Amino acid sequence: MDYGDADPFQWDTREDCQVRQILDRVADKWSLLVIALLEHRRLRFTELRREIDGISQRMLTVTLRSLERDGLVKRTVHPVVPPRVEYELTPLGGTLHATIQSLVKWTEVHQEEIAVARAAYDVREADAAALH
Amino acid sequence: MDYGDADPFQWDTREDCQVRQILDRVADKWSLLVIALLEHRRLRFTELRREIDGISQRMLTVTLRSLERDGLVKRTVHPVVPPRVEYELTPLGGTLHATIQSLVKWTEVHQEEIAVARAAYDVREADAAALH
DNA sequence: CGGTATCCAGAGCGATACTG
DNA sequence: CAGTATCGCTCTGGATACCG
Repeated sequence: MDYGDADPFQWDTREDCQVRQILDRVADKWSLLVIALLEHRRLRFTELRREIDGISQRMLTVTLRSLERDGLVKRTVHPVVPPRVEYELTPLGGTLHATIQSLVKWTEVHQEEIAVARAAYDVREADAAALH
Repeated sequence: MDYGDADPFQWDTREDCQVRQILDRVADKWSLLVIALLEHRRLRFTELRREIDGISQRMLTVTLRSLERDGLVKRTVHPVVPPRVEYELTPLGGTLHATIQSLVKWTEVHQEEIAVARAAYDVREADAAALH
């Protein structure tokens, strides 16, 4: 990992930077889950809600709207009774597949190490506190 | 992308799931930026603060602590006056490199498409609103 | 320099009720 | 079924002041 002196890769960390805004969006609490679920197949609103433990109706709606706005998810309303609305990834949304898999894979592989690190840190903290 | 009926890949979306907790952590607003910056080289507290536009002292401290707790970042205090504290990635933190690059790369490549999609969506919204 | 402690405003989010 | 609307709380995170 030797980048030399010039740091050829340096990404713009300014607040108004496009990349940062999009990153904040994609990496938010629910979006990753929604995208990951839609990667296998098209799903209805209620199916998504059932799959994602802990999400409220409101937050699912909000999340889906912003994903739709960003062109990552396509919303299809079927004019039937009762209403049937289906969500699926757009081609653009599909291009996130590999990246998200990579992130999830990483957490799966390293969760044990992280748990150990946390426990060790907490013990050190507790010891330090015990010394007053 | 045909997974068949069985959905061989299905990740646990329960709230208490380890993977989700770690994902929420790594994917938060500031952590990605800090990790990405430390990928090139070790940095001091003030250097990090200067690099990351918009972060408060408090949030930088909080972010660094949680990354340290998770074993992703190592904190080194040099006993000199004035104090000198340096942060660097641990080997575990270093394993995130490829994944984060992949995410950043994705946003860089697709930011234009997303901007276009957003603009189009907003126009549709405005039109719909105009119809009352 | 590199923090910690305290306070507080505002966004985020859940709960609830209502609708086409 | 798939939302929208409203309310109210929580919790993030900024501002400020102080410390080793």
